[in-house]
Amino acid sequence: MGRSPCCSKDEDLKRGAWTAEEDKILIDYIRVHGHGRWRNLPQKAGLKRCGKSCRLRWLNYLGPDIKRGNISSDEEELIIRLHNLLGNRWSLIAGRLPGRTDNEIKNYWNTNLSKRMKDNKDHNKETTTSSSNPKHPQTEPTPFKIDLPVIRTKATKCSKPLLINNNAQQSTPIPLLLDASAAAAGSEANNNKNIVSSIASNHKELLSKNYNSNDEFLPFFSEDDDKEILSMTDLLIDDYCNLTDADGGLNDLLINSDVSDLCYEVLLSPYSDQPTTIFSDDILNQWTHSYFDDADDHINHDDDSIVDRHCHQSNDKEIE
DNA sequence: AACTCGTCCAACCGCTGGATA
DNA sequence: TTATCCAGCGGTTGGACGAGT
Repeated sequence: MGRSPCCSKDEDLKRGAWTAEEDKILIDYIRVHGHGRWRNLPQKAGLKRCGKSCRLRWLNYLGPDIKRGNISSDEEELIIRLHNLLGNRWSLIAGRLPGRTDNEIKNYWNTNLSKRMKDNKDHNKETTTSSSNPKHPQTEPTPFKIDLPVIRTKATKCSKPLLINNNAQQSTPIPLLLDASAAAAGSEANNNKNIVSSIASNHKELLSKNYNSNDEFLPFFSEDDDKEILSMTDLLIDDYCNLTDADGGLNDLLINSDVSDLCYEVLLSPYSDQPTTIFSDDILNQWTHSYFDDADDHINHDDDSIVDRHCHQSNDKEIE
């Protein structure tokens, strides 16, 4: 589709770093008129800037919720985990880090973490090749290596305002429990199925306690008072899962089985620009703290997937 | 002091896809 | 149905800055 560029290069528009004066003009304008309609905003505000540039400046720098300052170690660990899970889905990752922008996280990853990952990987290779004795397997793998298949969601806008029902959030942590014995014994494909089935069935059970809605629907409600229930068919999610699955059964499971909707809800977020409930805050906190606080533990469990890992913890708690 | 080099990060760019006329 | 608008995404660029020589 042909579309004229947002800002013609011929136009006498300013580029490059923003001045404090420009910032003030933009802030003042948005304070009065709100943001949106970025194309017309510069003209109305009296800025010689491209609308896109204004939007970027606001979203990445001037916005009231932007958190400045260094990335904390907790945030860093969360970024690493989410990147393992989501890949370069910076906006999704940013959605889990309040006050951080996708641009900031992307920059941080590219300048700090990707290098560290590479170093860890190289170090891993060296130690792996040097340890020839099978009776003494490598005991110091990289703490950041997590071979969980990346889940990719399409970053789509959602025209219908969806709110995660507060009751649902209160019901967290979502019981991401996995049959540990099955996970330990099964093939990769079976593991994936077990993971999805287990997540779904546990979540389904949880939801059934809180909702009387039909299983075909998810407990998402509109902002309207009439609490319209929206089916997941209203949500556009494709390329939804990149999990490896030898016999294709996982996709079938996701698409055809009665747990598919719940898998969508548990694994994927309908939002691209909002904090998501892919995993509950409790779970993310557990990942951050439980996993990394105990160095010996995480070293020994390096090959566990995130879900596996969490499931072990959950099962341990249950046993206790 | 002057220069080079590497790093960081704000900003830019091209593209996508939903919304709309 | 089509063309255009618009917001958003992710990759890339380039200027500022500090460290090293």
